[in-house]
Amino acid sequence: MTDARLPRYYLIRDELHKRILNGEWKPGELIDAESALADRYGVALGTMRKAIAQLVSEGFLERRHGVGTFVRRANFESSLFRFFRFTSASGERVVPESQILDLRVVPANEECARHLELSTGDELIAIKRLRLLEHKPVQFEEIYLPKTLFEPLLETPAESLPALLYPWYEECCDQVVASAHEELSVEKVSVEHAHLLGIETGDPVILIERLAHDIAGRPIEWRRSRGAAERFRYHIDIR
Amino acid sequence: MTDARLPRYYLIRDELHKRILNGEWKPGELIDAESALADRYGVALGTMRKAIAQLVSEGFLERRHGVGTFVRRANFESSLFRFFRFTSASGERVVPESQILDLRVVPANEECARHLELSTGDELIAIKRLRLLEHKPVQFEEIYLPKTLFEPLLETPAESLPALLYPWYEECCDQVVASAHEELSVEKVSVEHAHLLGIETGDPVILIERLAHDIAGRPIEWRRSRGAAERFRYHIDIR
DNA sequence: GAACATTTGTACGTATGTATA
DNA sequence: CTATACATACGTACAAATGTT
Repeated sequence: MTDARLPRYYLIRDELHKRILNGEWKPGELIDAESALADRYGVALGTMRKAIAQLVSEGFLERRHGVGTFVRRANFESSLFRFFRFTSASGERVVPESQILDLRVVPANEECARHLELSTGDELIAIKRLRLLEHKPVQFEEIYLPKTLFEPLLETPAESLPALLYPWYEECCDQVVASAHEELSVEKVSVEHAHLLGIETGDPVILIERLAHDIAGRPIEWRRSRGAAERFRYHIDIR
Repeated sequence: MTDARLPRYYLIRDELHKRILNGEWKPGELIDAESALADRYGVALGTMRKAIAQLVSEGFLERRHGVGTFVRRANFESSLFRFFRFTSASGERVVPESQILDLRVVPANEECARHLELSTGDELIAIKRLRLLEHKPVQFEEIYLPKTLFEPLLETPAESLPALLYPWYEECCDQVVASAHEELSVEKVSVEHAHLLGIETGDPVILIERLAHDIAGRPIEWRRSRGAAERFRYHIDIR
């Protein structure tokens, strides 16, 4: 299928990639030693190293000298959210508190269905919450999850949902967020959102729309967040 | 200096890196063949290949199969500016026209001096310009250049400055922009900027501050651009 | 078009070093 | 101290891409 007289190290990269996607090796887990894999696939050590190096550079694997090679977990440090000034008065970075406003099962509208690759009307879990810093609202979030994947979540009372959802998705629903795509734009705040965020009507807000995927690339969460643009600063290096 | 029983391939990376920074190999130029370099530095081919691979992954070099290895030129395709909807009515991407409003020599204020690593009061070339799409202003830019590096620019009449400045910096002043750092934030438009951009007072604008560096990492241009936030959309992938 | 030299790309096999449990 | 696993380094051979003759 993917053949076409491709280099061996690339074919092996695909084999290993499949084993990760199939869940044979789960995020955080140790994979076989490179020497063992080289034997197993009948190639030289250097060739196997090159296949592994590929997957490392693509972010699927992580090597630890003297220990082994591991399936990587997602790193949301580079998320745009990092660039909201989520800092306490003393200047430390801080996870904002979370206040659930609503949690219910709803039928997917056209937009959610498109993003989550479902049909309009399929059941979603819809969460609305405020994130607060020192008891002041800084962000309003709407989160949509396919009900079929997150059923166990409904047995949890809304008050006991943690501020960081992703580790909890994993623990409770066996769903691992491995990557995400975010889009950022600016809009004038609506009356409703101005009220929630405690800002003046017409002030600019940053809108971040995020689609989160599992390790196989299937969409598992669609999220829309709004925060006062004043609190936002983003930086990037170009070369 | 940088030694400490570091791997050979890393020491060689540093040697090659120095030769690039010294300008012995200039951006766009072909460097020696890897076999020649391996001989020259007295290491095996594989070791030299690894040193070169390092510099490739760091963005300093570029390999072309069957041709050779080249010093890389900067790629501004990934710039935040790309995400302004600089498109014509027919939907094609387009370089906006440029209209110079002002060009003069000024003493550096504290902010410009800090960014360009000069002293307050050192002479700068200051350019103000509008960028237009279909004759409508979309962005207002203030550009600051150290006079000592860009002296030849003063002999050019402002009207004949091209829309894309970076290739022209190179041709006219032998200054190559190799990397840049950008910061993005949102502000309410000032009366002056609202007038220039043709938007309502108080509308949000995206402010992009850019510091451009040459290949040795020396700052050579400081730029501040403002555009209507409405026209802006930015996306990012997280893994 | 064909033959050729040059240059990078792939692959093998081996030996030794270094970090970790 | 020992076993394991990744890291570095060497040297060789041939394949594939490109530009020139």
